[in-house]
Amino acid sequence: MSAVAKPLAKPAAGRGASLKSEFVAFKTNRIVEVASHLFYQRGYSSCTLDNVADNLGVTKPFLYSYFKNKEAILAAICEVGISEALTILETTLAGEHKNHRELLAEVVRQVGRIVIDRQEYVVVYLREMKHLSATDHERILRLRHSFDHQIAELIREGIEAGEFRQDTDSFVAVWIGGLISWIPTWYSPDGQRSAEEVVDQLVSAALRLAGAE
Amino acid sequence: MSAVAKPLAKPAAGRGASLKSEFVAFKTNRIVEVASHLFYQRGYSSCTLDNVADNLGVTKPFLYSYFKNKEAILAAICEVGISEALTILETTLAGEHKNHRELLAEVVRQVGRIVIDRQEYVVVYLREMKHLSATDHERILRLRHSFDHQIAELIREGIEAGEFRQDTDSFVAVWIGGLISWIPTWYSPDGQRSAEEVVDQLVSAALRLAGAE
DNA sequence: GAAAAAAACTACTGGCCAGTAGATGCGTTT
DNA sequence: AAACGCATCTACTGGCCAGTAGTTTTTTTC
Repeated sequence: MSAVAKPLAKPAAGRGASLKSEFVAFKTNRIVEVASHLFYQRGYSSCTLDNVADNLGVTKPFLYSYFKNKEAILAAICEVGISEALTILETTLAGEHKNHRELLAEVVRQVGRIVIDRQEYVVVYLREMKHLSATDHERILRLRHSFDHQIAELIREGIEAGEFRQDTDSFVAVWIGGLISWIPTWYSPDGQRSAEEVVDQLVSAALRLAGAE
Repeated sequence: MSAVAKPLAKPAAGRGASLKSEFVAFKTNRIVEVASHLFYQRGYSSCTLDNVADNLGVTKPFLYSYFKNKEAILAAICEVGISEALTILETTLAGEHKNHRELLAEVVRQVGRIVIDRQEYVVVYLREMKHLSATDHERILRLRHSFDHQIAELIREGIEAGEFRQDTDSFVAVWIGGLISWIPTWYSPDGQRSAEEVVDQLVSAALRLAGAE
């Protein structure tokens, strides 16, 4: 991985955001980035903040200038893991589409891409969420429920519109969520399959599950 | 959960297995059972052996009479998580079947049942496997690969026999594995859905993925 | 029922690690 | 160039926990 890959947030342009606050955002992002990678590899509980600091070329107290404690870093990672997927879902739902079949395909494609792109964040989010404080845990869970609910709604409308098989159950939304969440546990960027190939197959599988193919 | 549920291994009958070795097996199983539950709830790394001992009503050194160290307990849990699924898969494959469609349905049904039955073991296995020593890790991974391979082979034969859609890709085996592994992350024995209902839906989803419905 | 063997316990240690107090350096202002 | 303020560091602590040494309790054997 390059030293500074895929910034999580674009620097806010000009007015309002001072150069200084951009620096702070940059450093915060780098901490989340490195922590995400290490938590992904070695697990949240068995990874120390000294490890994270070492990988950043700084010392542990540095981290405490940007995060309240270890758990706050995890919360930031989980936030990325779910909220990027949720955002792209809502953007796609709000966009143009011919019919429910095309919409489902596009939603699954976009979300699949994000999940592959943010693989490590997604894995950490799914695996380590339970280590969050009650408050953070609830906040993240609400985002997840919103995501699941909107997918379920899309399926329901597609059935109603007669575009998906009538015997398609509300379970299908769960299975599609499963397909998506399952990707990061076996897909590797260094593997044989290209990301686009995986996403194509994912879309095809989701349409089969919905009985829309 | 009852105090002593679902023994992992039947006591070997009579000859060969002394009463004493049955006691040892019983206690070993209880340790694995309780550890599995705690590792499932709180994660392997953040769960102490004192916790495990407390829950068993014994003290920590007791555990060291039955396991070399903490990691050996994890290895035993992972072993259950994958090998029971593998065993039922092979038993089912070896049995009678009308055609590939029926065989796939039966395999998915049987494995699905085991995964629900051994939910906590499966979750711990999937989530914590990387904390195993290199030797144990490889052994468990071999079992997993054997599992995946046999599912893939079943799909391939079904396509060849013309029972599954011809454009079905080898990916489908991965997706079916995903559906199965995904169950324990959302299914709860105390929830609304009965285990049999979930398994029925799982079978139906797997057949759709294979294009056999 | 005494002696031997086995099983489980009490009590400890050495290392690790999240989090902190206070020092140090470094850029900016005047 | 002195003084200020901010960013980061050095150095530490208190608690936790895997693993162990050696003792006590229970069971078995004769």
